[in-house]
Amino acid sequence: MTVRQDIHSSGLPILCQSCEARHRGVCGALDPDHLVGLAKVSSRHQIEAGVELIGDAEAIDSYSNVLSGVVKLTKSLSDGRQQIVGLQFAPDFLGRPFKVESEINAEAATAVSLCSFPKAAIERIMKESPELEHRLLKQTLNELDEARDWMVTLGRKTASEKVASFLLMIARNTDSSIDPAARSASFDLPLTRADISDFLGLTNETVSRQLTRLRADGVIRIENKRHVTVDSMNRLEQRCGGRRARQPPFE
Amino acid sequence: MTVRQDIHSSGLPILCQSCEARHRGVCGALDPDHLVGLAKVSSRHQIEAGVELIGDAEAIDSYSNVLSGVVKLTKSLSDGRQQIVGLQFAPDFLGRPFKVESEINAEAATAVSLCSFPKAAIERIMKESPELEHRLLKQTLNELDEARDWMVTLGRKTASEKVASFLLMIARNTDSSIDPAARSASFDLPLTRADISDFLGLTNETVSRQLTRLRADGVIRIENKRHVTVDSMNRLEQRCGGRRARQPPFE
DNA sequence: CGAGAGATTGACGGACGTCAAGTTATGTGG
DNA sequence: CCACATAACTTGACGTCCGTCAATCTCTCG
Repeated sequence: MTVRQDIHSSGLPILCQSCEARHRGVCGALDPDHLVGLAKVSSRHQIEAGVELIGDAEAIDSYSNVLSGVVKLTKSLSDGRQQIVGLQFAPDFLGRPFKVESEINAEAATAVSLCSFPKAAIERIMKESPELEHRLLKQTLNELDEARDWMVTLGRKTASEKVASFLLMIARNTDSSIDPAARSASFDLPLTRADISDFLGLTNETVSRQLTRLRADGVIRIENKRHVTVDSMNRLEQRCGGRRARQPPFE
Repeated sequence: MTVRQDIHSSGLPILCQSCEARHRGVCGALDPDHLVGLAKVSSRHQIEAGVELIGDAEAIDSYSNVLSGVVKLTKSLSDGRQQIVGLQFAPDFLGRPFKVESEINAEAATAVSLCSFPKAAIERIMKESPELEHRLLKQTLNELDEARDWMVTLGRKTASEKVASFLLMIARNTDSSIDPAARSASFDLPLTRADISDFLGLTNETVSRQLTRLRADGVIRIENKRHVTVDSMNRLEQRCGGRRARQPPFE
């Protein structure tokens, strides 16, 4: 389906006028001509939790922007062990340029809305507009930084540090993004316990135990299994196994 | 130090004529003019194992190409726990564009030779030459793929699968790159046992035990602690905890 | 030869996985 | 409205893989 648009209202496709991706996402790199051209072949989708978006070893024929919700990227071993290797929030760009086949699985972790484009359209624009590649490079570098941070978490942190780090990451990617320095936060977990364990390299039992420990220690409160309140972000951060501070100046 | 060059011999700076990075590395993206300009301000360095190249929280003022040897990228927690988050081989590009400060430590794991450029020079050329950004994007995407593969290893594999996976990765990045389908391989480990454990999220004792187990089982032979021979890559691969194969077509 | 770093091997303990039972939340149909 | 089913979650008991600590061995280099 292609969405109706009124180019005269402001030079922008109606589809894009209120779209977050046009500012913070990759579409911000496009001039009006490209945006109009792209909007003609793009389409919005509402997807419910649990639906697979990109299958492992499937051909990729489209890319998307995440407009709301959370998408989980997973990899699996042959015996069923699974690892979440990334989470994508709005307005992230979803898809792996320059590869015909995905080595990754993408699945809606929550209800998700996407704006999808044919692969060919993006790649044509990419050739004409260096600014688009520039944005993609920046996002990819950010994802690489995040992946490397999680490698530290996966390889070197204890179970309780892992769970605390996960909560901190979610808190920073949701409503508390309104105020990054907020001293408290309240949010819904976008993942089930099983998903969280796949993200942290643990079992759901261990995740559950660590959450109840955090609750017993007064670091978090939990309502309805999914809603988490953090009164003191400081206390939560202390449980994450901090990054190395600068060395003291004199040995 | 800036190396002498003879532009007349072929239009290429002498420094670059025999350089691997000019073909497979980022320099392959540059036209002769840019290459000449860059060569004027670039310099080669020989660095011995153990030297720190980029410190955590240090200002970044130069980028480099790795010409030979192996560079390890590490992150640390405040109590000293350390994780290697990436290895760079020739002809990888070393450095994090668009950030004033590194959040990562880079250290020569073996003797290394680098070709370094001032940060400003690269960034100027990047603005003029979209092809350079294109190469950087491709390398960054590859590094992201690798990082995500290691996340599976860190989060979901057993100690013996981790060690086998590590050996396989090293085998594929060294002399066996001559023949990617080779059924056997022989190479020097670029990392100490302690480094390997920091890479795999283990202790050096566990790494050592797994290596002796692989040796006892006849999968590998070890000479002089560092030199490894793999007679059957197949047998090694079987110990890596394979990736999921395609689902059987009917259910 | 001696010193020191790196590596190996063993004994032991603890953190986390496994297995299993029980609880809560949500929906479904009578 | 209640009985029931199902999925997600919690909690406990127990076992094991891997970390910790310590002794010994092997190289390399002065």
